[in-house]
Amino acid sequence: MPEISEVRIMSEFIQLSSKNLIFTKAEKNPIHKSKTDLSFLKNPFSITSTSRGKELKLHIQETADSTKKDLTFTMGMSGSWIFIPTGEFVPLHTHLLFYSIVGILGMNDVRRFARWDWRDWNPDRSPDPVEEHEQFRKNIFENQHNRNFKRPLFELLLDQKYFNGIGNYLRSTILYHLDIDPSLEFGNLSNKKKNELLTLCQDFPIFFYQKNGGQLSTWKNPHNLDTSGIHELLFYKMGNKILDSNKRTFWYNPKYEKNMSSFIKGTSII
DNA sequence: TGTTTATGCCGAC
DNA sequence: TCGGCCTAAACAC
Repeated sequence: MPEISEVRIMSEFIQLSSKNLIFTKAEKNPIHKSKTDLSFLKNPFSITSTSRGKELKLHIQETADSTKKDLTFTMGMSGSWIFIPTGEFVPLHTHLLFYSIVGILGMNDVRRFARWDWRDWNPDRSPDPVEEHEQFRKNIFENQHNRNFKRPLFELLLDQKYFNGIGNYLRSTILYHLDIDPSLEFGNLSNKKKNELLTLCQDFPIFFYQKNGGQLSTWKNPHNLDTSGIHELLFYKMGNKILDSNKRTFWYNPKYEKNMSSFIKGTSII
């Protein structure tokens, strides 16, 4: 579920639902293997949140002595945040629970791939393509001659060191609309196309953020948001596909089939 | 009923 | 680079 747009939405959800609340306890579901120690959260605390690419932070501040701590998350494939009013049923697969008088802020994650720790942003992940767009661009242009860039675009776009927040549906969507052979390397592109690519890494996340996420078939529209454009712009689970070097499906425009044909499971047969 | 697939990442070789 | 981590829905038979 979560790429940059969805993580941003989750962060704002936490921000809104925790506003003005005092939490008194943090609990982990014992079935989850996380070893991050939460036991020293004994004093009442408040929670605010920010996000950067695919990372999400809880800023935890003890109300008594204003001690601040950052609990930083990656949300994995299925992590999300919920608020459970006091007395209501806690859904299955809720693995972290922050208790307040009015309800529980919960981290729900069917597959348990989400991770959290007391730490800052991962320095090996790039600036946020939306919120820190100029730094995001700078990071790429300064490093474009590194070995990391000696890969086809469809592999490069999942490298979180440069494209923090881009995931599987965004890479397919961005490359489809860039309308270029996805087997090319970044260095093969004209300056115009390089700039266009980086601009799309901002525009599409903003678009799906405004559409309340790119959730596809599980799409729910509780707030009667305008969903127009999603099916026209989202390019995922359509066209041609190959498995990339990490065995993740890459979807692309069939017109580039000949260019892509040298990649079988992400490996060039040349 | 069995197999494949899923918006991600980590760490062991 | 590759398997492992997990559950569940979709699909194949």
